[in-house]
Formats: sequence, C-alpha cells, structure tokens
Amino acid sequence: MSMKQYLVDIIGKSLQQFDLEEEPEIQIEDPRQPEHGDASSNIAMTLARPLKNNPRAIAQQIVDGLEYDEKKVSAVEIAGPGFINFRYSEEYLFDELSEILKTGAEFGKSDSHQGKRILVEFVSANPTGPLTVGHGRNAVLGDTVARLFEWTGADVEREYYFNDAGRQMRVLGESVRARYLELLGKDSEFPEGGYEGEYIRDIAQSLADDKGEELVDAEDEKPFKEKAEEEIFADISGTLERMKIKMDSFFNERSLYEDGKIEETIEKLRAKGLVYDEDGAVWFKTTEFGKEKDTVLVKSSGEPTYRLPDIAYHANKLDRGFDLCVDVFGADHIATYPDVLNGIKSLDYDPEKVDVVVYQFVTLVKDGKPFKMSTRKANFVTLDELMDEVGADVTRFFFLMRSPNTHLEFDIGQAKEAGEKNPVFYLQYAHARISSILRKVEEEYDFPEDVDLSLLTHPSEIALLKTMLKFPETIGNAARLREPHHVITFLNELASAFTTFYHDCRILGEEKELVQARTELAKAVAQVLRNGLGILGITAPEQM
RNA sequence: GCGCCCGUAGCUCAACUGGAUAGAGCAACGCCCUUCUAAGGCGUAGGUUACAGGUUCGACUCCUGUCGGGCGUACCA
Repeated sequence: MSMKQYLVDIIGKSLQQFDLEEEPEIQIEDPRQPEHGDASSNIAMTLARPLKNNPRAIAQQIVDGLEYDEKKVSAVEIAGPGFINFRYSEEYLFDELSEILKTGAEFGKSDSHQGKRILVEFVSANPTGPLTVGHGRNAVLGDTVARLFEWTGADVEREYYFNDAGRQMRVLGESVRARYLELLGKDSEFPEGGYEGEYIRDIAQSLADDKGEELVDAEDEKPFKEKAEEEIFADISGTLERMKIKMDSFFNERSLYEDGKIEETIEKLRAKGLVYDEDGAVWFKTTEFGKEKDTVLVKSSGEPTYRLPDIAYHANKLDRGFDLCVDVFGADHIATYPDVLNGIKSLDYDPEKVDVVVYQFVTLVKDGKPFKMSTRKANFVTLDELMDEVGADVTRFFFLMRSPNTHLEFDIGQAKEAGEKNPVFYLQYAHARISSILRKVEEEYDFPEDVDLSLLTHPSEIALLKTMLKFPETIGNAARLREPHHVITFLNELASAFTTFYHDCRILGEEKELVQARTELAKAVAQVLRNGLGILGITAPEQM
C-alpha cells in the first residue's frame, strides 16, 4: 500500500469520531515547502463548514484521534490555517529504498489500467510526403501515452489509420506522373495544387529507372500513386523506427468500404431517424445533439466526407473489444470529435470508451520568424532532417517537454545549436555520472551482503530519496491525464536532487560502510532515471 | 458573429484535484575545476500570473465581462 493510501486510511478512521452525513474525500498533497512536512492534508479546512467549527480545532481533534505506525510516520503537526502535516520516518524511507532496488526495472509500475485493452491511434498521416516536425508532436505524444498506459498495466495496441483512396492521393499520383513525363522529356502539365516537393522527383526517377518509358501512356495516375505510396510509406516507417515507434497495426480506411461498414453505418443511423437525404446529399442530424447545422455524410457526388468513415472506424475499434480507444490529434481536428462521439452513441456504443488527446499546434520558427508549413508546397522540415541534426533523444524530448495543451514553439536555429544547452542532456548526464561512479566502486570495493542504509543521514541524501519515492505517483498521474511532460518535470527534479547530493556527499573514499550505503542510493537513482527515460523512449547512456 | 484552446520573469515554459512564500531552463551579472564527468555547481537580478469584477477560510487554477493570440465554424482532410 502506498504511503498516501495509508494516510487516507488512518485519517478516515479518525474521522469516525465525527457525525458526518457523507464521507468526505480525503486529499493528500505534497507540500511545496519542506518545513511543511512530507505529506499534508487539508481535510480539516474542508470540514469547517459542515462541522461548524474552526479548522484548527477540527485538525486538533483529528490528530488526537489519529493512530499511526511510528515505523512509517515520525511526526504529525498542525500548521497554518489548519493543515495537518506528516513527516515520514527514516525507517520507512530506508525500507522504500530497498524496495526500489528490489523492484528495479519495474519500479513505478502500477495497476490503474490493469487488464484494460487500450487502442492508441496516432500519426495517421496519409502517405503524401515525409513526416514533418508538425507530425512529430503527434507521433511522440501518441507513443509515449501508449507507454504510460503500459506502465499502468494496460494491454496496448498502437494503430496508424490512413486513407489512400481520396483526393489527396490522386493529386499525389498526378504529381508523380507529371514529374515522370518531365524526366523523360515528354509534354506534361503539373497538376493544380500538386505536391511540389523534391521527393516527388525522386519517386519519378525511380519509376523511370525501373520501368523506362513503359508508363508514358498509362491510362490513369494509378501506377504512379501506388509507387508513391510504397516509397513514402517506406520512408515514414523508417522515420518512425528511428524515433523508436513501433506500430502494431495499419488500418486502411478502404477496408471499411470493402466490409460494407460504411453502408451499414448509414443504414443504422437512418433507421434511427438521424439520417436524411436532401439536395442529393446524405445528412446527419447533428442539430439533434445541439449543433447549429446538420452535417453532410455523403456529398451529392456520392463521395463520403471524412466524418462518415471516422464514425464507422470508431465503431470498428469498439467492435474489436477495446476498453478504451484513444485518438491523438491536433487542435485543428477538434471539430470532428463531437460528431464521432454522437455517431457512435447513436449506434449504441459507449462513448465513454472513446477519448481524445488534443495537442496545440507546433509553431515553426525559422530565422526568427514564424513559418507556415505545407506538405503540398514543400515548405517543411522533416523529422529525419531534425534527427540528423539533434538525434532521436532530443527530438522525442523536445516534443514531450511541454504540456500538450500549450502551443509549442519550435525554433529551428535553436534546435540545431541545441548541443550543450539542451535540457535532455542534464538527465542523461546524471545517469552517466552515476554509471561512472558505479564502475569505480565495482573495481575498488568488495562489499558484504548486508547494507546499513541508516548511515544515510545527510539532508541531501534524504531529499534525494524522498524525490525518488514520488516516481510511481508521477507515472500514474501522467497516464491518467495523458500528459507525458509530468515525467520530464519529475526527472528534472530527480537529476537536480542527485546533483546536489553529488556535490555535498562523496561516495568514493569514505568509510566502507558509508560507501556501500551511498552506492545503493546511487544505484536506485540510476534505476529510476532509466525507468523514467525509458517511458519517454530516451536512452540512458552509461557514459557521455 | 459563434465555439474550443491559450495569455505566468526579457525569451521558452512548470505549478498534481482550488492550498501555505508562483518555480525551472535560456539570456544577463559575479564567483567555483590538484577532489567520484565543469554537458556541472553556488550566488545576484528579474512577477500586480493580460485587464476588471465575482465565488471561497484560501484563486495562476472556478464563474462573468473586456483586450490580445491560435484553431475551428465546407457537399476539403
């Protein structure tokens, strides 16, 4: 049982002395100031109103009725307006340190999503060009949220959804055809709104190499489109792999048509009276759900809008038995979400099982000015280019360090000169330092089996230990909120606490028993750093 | 016009569910390498949390309004 759960339990027991109509929720928080103890509860303040008494008096009554294990809690104090502050006993802290070492690579895992099957759908870019830094935030966020779910016990599947049948891909095929003809010196007309990127020429070139003039009189853009899709997908897969992202499945929108799911979706909605025909188009009565206008599902041309397959796709996900389906997408797609929810709800699925992680746009800054990206116009910086410059670790870190809900400013110049001022190195450096020390300890010492951890008495040692203990809760919060940046904030705190310890306390050259105790402490820190960086998909180097 | 998101130190951003004295990094200034990695440390400076009200014992956090920015509001994806 976690310490916080223990505190909730003992406070709950003490509260039985009051005649409360309903059981209050007992909150335990981490005080910002060390003088305020290791854990704190505001319960007395929240009870002031129902009990019609002042908070400090209530706090006193709660503390008087509190029965606690002195092996866990060394002191309980009332402070400020009525906070009850707890201090952890050293015995508890040392037991926990042993626990971290024993649990090792598993330390930080929890069971809040135990037994749940979760599908995380992300990236989902149509194969019209290489992945850009614009896609990077989606890719890294989705993968890391998936990792967080895994750390909280879920069985996770990562899925990439794409559509190679739409207009985008036709234009892509036409663009390749034009470049192909151009290469062979034939007449060609570059399509309006075509893809202008250099990679189109590369694809055309490889077609010309393989097929010569065979395709000059091709009936349509199909062979060009297929070649483009193949090459671009190979490129995207390579980029994902470089970023340590491994998809479990690729889902093509087309299969929804082939299975008749699109038709089925419409018919089911029609049977419920939520779909009607007008002006040659098929409409979804979204006004029923409070929207201002109804929404077109099938255009008068007979082509569905993207909302229809979106609804059918989510129904398909739920048919596959997932307990939770999480979509990751940028703020520009937020408008589709209510339609999808209303759609699946109307099809009698539980909308609670669909959740979305929305992130704000990445603003690219180039030469000190904002820079609009467009795949079509070939204004972009690819993820591969970025990784060539700064590597995969920095790339992942960069996209994860900020809350998904805030605009992320990406300054290309700054990223390139990232070098030593990049914050990811601070974390890796702490790990490398510990590794180096551990190698030396290994060479120079031979320890007995028993360790006396109670030799760890320096404030920096205790502070470091306490910081490590927050790790499991941090992971739990990050998973619950789908916000990986909390892990980074924690790791920064941990690395900083270690660095303070490193400067205050030596390991090598002290009394042998102390060397041993501090070695155990350092091993634990390295372990927690590895676990945390592992969740972020960032390496923990042994030397730098 | 309407809807969603955002506005915190010079810059980029934190602040868990409403908690106690709003924190980091970068930039600036001053120190610290014969000692386990200086990709580091210590110190100084920097704030009316956009603005105005409200709710609360307590507001960066919740509510209302104003201003500023982003996105959406298609028979585009």
